[in-house]
Amino acid sequence: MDTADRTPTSVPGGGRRRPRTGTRAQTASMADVARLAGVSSQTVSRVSNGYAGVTDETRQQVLAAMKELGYRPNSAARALKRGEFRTIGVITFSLSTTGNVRTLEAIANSAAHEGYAVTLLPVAVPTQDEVRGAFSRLEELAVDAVIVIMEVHLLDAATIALPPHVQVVVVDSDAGDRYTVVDTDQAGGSRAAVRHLLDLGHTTVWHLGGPDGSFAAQRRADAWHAALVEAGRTPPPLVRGDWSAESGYRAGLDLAGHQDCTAVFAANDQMALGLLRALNERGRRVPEDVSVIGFDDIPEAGSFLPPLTTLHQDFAEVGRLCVENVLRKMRIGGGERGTTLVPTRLVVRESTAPPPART
Amino acid sequence: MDTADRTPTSVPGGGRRRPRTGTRAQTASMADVARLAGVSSQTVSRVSNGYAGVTDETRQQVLAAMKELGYRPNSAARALKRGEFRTIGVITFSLSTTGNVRTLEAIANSAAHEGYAVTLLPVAVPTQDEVRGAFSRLEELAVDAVIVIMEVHLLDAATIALPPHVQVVVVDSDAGDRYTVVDTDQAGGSRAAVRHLLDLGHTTVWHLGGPDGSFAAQRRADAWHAALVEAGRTPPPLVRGDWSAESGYRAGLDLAGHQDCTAVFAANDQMALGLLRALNERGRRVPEDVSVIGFDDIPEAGSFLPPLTTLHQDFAEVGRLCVENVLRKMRIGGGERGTTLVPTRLVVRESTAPPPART
DNA sequence: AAGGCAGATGTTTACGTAAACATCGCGGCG
DNA sequence: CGCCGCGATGTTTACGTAAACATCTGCCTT
Repeated sequence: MDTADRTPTSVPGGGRRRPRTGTRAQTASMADVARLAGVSSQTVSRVSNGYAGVTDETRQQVLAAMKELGYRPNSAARALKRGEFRTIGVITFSLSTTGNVRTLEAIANSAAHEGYAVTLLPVAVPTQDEVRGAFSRLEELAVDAVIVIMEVHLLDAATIALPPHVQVVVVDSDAGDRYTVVDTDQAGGSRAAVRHLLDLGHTTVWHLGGPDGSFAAQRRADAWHAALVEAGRTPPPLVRGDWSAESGYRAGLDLAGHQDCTAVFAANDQMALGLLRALNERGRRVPEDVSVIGFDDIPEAGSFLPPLTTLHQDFAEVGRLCVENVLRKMRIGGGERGTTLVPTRLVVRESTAPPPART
Repeated sequence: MDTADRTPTSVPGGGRRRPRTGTRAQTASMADVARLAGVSSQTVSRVSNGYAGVTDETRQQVLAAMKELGYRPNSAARALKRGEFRTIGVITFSLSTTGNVRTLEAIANSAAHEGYAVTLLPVAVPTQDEVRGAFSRLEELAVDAVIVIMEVHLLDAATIALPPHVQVVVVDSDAGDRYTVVDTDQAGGSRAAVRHLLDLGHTTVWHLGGPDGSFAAQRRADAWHAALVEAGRTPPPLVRGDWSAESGYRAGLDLAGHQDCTAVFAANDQMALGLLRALNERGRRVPEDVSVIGFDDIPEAGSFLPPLTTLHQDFAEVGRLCVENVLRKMRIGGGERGTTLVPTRLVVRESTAPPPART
């Protein structure tokens, strides 16, 4: 029953065709294009997908018809037919940390390169409820795979209702035994930081760590501690911040009071920034009196006062590996596990120097 | 023809059902749930969508069956049927600027709140080809609306092939006559910056502007110029950076040479950071010798040396308005135009002070 | 010259969902 | 007592695409 054989006037209300409930206005379908081009819709499909076996002449006609009607394939129908969405979901906490953002960006770029779109699932507040909410939204979402930029204990806390058969890759975590994990080599970087300062002649190295409950912070602190012990040094007490520059400032005011503190390894560049301010305020010169080293190498690090020696994280590589891993897992359908570590690189600038001569 | 009346052994190859080409494993469909619950698939649909008119008993049976089979609705089929994806596409340049990231984050949160997902369309390099590429990817994408975080001249440069009937909202642009635009009140903020410095007693204000070709930079520079002229002051020559701290440093080395320069308005906080470093290096004290004001109020601004006076941008509000506008446009199907400006707020910290007494 | 084969195109069908319409049973009311 | 109406549920159909299969044309091979 074709609508064409009904006279238009028989439908006074008008617009009877395509009684969409949605908000999108009518668009041309393959059938429309086929009708205009005088071919079957299957031929339109072939042209649309660039298949061989279509005469150049026919192809031109179809393309012309497509253009005239402004045809664009309906991706919902496509996804339904093909059984895949060509979309990767990325679930992450607030994009307030440099690392998450850079990783996300790299993921988006890599995904685009592979022909995949990226759907962003933000979790406003890192509470269990919020995380669970994001995952339940995810359940209804049109994604073929998921990349989680989140510490795994929060992942665990939420009774995860991950859609079955959707592959997951996790960043920033140490759960390689349960998930596929991609992460920066936090331990290696931290050891390099400590070694750099010891090599300069410092007796020991203080650590301005990240917040309690953060695995990244934990691993950096552990590695710092281990590196000192291995070198036969006594680790000073751990000082904690919350990643923010402000917390680094507060911790710095405290550290400035310790005259025996000549070298500080801050767990990220923002806290190092606050630390620099506190030391400056208290008249402790960097690097003459105190050496400071950061972690991340944010773009601004080279413009701190003084320019910050820090450990460069290759977030682009992390993001790329996430996409690569998750797509491979999709293809082999695989419960692959294990952790891929991306090395850091020490960037020496002007905030580290040998300790002041003993007086 | 139901598959149920064919004996399983008649298909030796196995797996004949669901010969998916895609990568997703088989999931239960409504029909499967219906069969198990002993109802029709339409009843399953009603339960799935929370419609009334289903006995509580039936509902429970269906829910049990759903749970047993791990049913989750197929969003592709849903989108196809409903004619909408409940997804907003966000197209943006590299997420290296604070503003873009914060705006994106706010968009994602607002969209989630409205039940919409956000698909990210990154444009690696701001060349015409890249932008065009992103838009052509967009064409095939399952989105109901698009938010563009990009300067409009790049939008124009790309021969935009926006899907018809997909609503667009643009951020960071002055094309209110052609698009729906949401932006920070760049001009108002810049005037406030200049006024703040003049009120402190400075004779004039220098401007460390953003790169040539950026509308945001242009508008900030124009407003700076206009505010000075209105106040009867002579605008010094414009100095340009490229938004990076490094460029601010380079420009700062130059500015430090001008002894008559007592106040600088930097077009963003990163450049202000570089400027602070340059001034410090050249022995020009901030704020005693030179006052510096930034723009953006990035989280670290309060930890600069000295803490930076700057103009706070409310990116969260910008993002929220983007979503609100684009959804409204979708609903009214509307070619609405015009610009919505979000005001800035002056945050006075310690980098500005009255000029040094004339000697 | 006949058979066949390959390439071009058309036809059928299914993907999973949900609107529209059909049916069924039961209680209330005239 | 019978009919109407309504609530609960089932059946049909369409959304747009693309795989699988069917058909048709014409040229090449023997």
